[in-house]
Amino acid sequence: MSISDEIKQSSFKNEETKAVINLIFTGNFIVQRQQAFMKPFGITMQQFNVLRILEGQKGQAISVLSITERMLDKMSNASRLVDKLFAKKLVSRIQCEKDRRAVDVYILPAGSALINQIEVHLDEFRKQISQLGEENLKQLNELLDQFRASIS
Amino acid sequence: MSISDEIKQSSFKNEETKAVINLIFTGNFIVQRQQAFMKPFGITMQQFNVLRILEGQKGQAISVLSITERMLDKMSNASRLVDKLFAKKLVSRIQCEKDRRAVDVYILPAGSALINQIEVHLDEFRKQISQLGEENLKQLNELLDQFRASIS
DNA sequence: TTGTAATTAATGTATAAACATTTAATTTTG
DNA sequence: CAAAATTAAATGTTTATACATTAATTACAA
Repeated sequence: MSISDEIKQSSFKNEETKAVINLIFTGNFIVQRQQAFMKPFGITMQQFNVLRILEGQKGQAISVLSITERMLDKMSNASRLVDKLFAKKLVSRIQCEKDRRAVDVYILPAGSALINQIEVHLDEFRKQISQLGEENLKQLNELLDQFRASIS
Repeated sequence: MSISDEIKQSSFKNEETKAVINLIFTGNFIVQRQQAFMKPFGITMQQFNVLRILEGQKGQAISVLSITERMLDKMSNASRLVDKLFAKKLVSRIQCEKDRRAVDVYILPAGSALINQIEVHLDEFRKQISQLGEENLKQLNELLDQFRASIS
């Protein structure tokens, strides 16, 4: 379904407007799919994202600030997200000794187990996307990078 | 700045994962820019979107349900958004005579004035995007449509 | 050193989002 | 026609988001 049909708008002022709307719409679209995907596992997409960042550290600890820098949405509160994951016993945290303002966060085995479980299911999701073809996906990634660059 | 640098992730599992993350990130990116853009005018992006839908009706009324169908984010509550715009005296509404469950919403002159004022400024924003070039933008739009199609 | 600025994380708070539920009206069906 | 199902909009409620502010610690500069 083209963006025109999705939002029942027959024409757009110009290709720029269409791209902006299409990007927002497609972003929402994926977020909603992913949220629905995560729900049965009891975590939100944002929480999953933090878990993935921690998992990527290979057991090493990372500060809350570093998590923020790696997050998709810098505005959301990494501190509170870590809090949620801590309450679920998926991560642990301890005051950093070198800089006592900082808090080192690390993933617990339960967190790793959960993320791996979810990743298996996500692969099926990605398999669908791969229908697009490697070249098209590369092109899409490049255009997205260029798009952001054009604005900043 | 490439998506790798933006979220400080040196590599991705595969091109599909990268595209998903890039799309969410770019979507967030635009939403944040647009939100900041709207703020001085006292409305949110969602409210602006509803106003734009109403403006597109050329003065004709449209039901709350129809607004929902045309919205970028179907999950958000059109009823409450219309409420906000009503409180700002930018739109008006009246019970539909043919179907008294429905409520006809239409834009007021103040609403049209506001949206036109904002559109002028948005054009400057779009001018930046146009640096990408018409062909690239068309390709981006097509890839986005294909991307969603691959999932659904 | 010592006060000032900057940084890190946590917290406060108003608003919005995500759903579920409700109310009223219409449509369908037996 | 009357009961049941469906539809449209509004409302209730819990949680999350967007920011601002605070508190503690560290860095820096006079």
